[in-house]
Amino acid sequence: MSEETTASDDPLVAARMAKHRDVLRAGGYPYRFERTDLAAALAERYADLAPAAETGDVVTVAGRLMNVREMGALAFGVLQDGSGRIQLFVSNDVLGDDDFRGFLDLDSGDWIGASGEVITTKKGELSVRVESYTLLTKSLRPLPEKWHGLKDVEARSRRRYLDLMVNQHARETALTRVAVVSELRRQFELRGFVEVETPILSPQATGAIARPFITHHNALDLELRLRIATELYLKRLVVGGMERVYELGKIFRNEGVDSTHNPEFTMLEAYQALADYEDMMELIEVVFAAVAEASVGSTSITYQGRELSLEPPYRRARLTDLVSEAVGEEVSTATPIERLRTVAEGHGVEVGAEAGPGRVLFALYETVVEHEIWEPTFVVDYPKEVSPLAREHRDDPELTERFELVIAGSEYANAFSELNDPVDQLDRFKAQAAARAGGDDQAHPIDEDYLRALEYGLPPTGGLGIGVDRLVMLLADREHIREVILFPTMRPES
RNA sequence: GGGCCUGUAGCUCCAAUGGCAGAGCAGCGGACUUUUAAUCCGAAGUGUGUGGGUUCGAGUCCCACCGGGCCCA
Repeated sequence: MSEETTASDDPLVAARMAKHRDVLRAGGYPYRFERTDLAAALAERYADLAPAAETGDVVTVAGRLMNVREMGALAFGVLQDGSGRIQLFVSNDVLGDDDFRGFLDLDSGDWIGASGEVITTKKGELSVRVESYTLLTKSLRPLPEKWHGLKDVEARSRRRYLDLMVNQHARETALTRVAVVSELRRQFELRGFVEVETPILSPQATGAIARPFITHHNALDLELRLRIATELYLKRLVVGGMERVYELGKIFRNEGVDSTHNPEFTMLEAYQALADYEDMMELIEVVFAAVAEASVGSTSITYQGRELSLEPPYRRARLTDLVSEAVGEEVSTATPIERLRTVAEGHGVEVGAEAGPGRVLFALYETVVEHEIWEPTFVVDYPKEVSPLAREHRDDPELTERFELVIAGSEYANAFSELNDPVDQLDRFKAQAAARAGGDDQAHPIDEDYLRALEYGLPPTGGLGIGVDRLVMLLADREHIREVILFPTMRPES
């Protein structure tokens, strides 16, 4: 252990370090410990115990000692384990002078195990009356302040272990995320989807429009990119006959960090053969409702102080209708581009010179519509120009059968009837390539092998992508993505 | 990338106009056999993100750098 990592120049650390050395000299710490009960289990089992009760039941608990209240020949400890907290009732009468003094010599933050009878105190607090205890691991650093805890956003993010240790909210959010991810998997498995893993490293990052991270493979002397989506690989699997597949994993996009973006984030993509985007809407509705129930116990939630219902069915509205309503005049992909540009400028929306009607409409939508939507809404039928992987709309060749699910002003899912015509797909790729040549670096590259896969035949397929971090934010009621990612991307400390 | 804000003790926070850097919690000593942020008494201790500059004197003003936050593109 180096001086740097143990900060032994700090007197608080030095004192704990001295005790630590004493333990080592006296034979060291145990390698394992047999616990009989978790704090939460005891709280549940003895919920109805009257004050000053003795149960005769002896249990062994273990966890981190968060606080000790000393009271003469008595002491009260607060033990926190993975499930919650339980009080330790410690008395000189029970332990004897040496062990009692030893207990008082423990520091907050120490990991201990303790055995004794389950009792309640005169005030009714469920406690373990300690008959014996073991120091499992010494905490060499002092805990953050017991009342105010750890508040500094930077410290909470960098040292999440401390955040989790002392902030109940941090633990709840982390567990909400666990519940969301777990229920997502369960819901898709339930419907016959199988979870697969596709490459994170590949020469070309495809399936979305985003700047990738670039890395290098030494042995192959090959420039590789981290995936920005799983889409094209998953659809290859559907071509291969895996008719219902999904992947839940990290996606990497080389973009800035703000309240809704982290360079690495978690996305779920699913593809279902023989389905279209209507099926995807129904699927997403039931999955979102189930995930809400499983993680927060209800489809009625409060987000940022406002009520919101995730109970299906969700409203469905065409993108062009929403834009028309917002700008006060009828607009569509058939509206002359000059007129659309005028409308866009009137709303302060800037669009590049290469943008066609679809792009302008989409930009307008993002600026004037999306943030105004509160209740879950499927915004359907996106312009073909901004949807290079979505299948042409069965009723309108300028649109695609694509939708996004918008809740509380943000996008939570993106889905479409998948484009399965290799010729059309090639044309779309070419259009993207042209846009790219025209200076648009936000264009999709051509993926030759994917086209080849399509040539073998992708059945009619519905596909969807769900932003898992955003969904957790919504359900955990957190307004910043760093709060739902245990270790958000940050610059190095020094 | 631009603008604004921010960094003070292990943690949470004060410090008019530039004038001896403080408190609470934690820690240490003591009292207390049912506490719940225990309470009470006592003593002590440690710190201005980093590097420059202005000044008799800088936590405070200036510059650069590092970290963080918010807003904007």
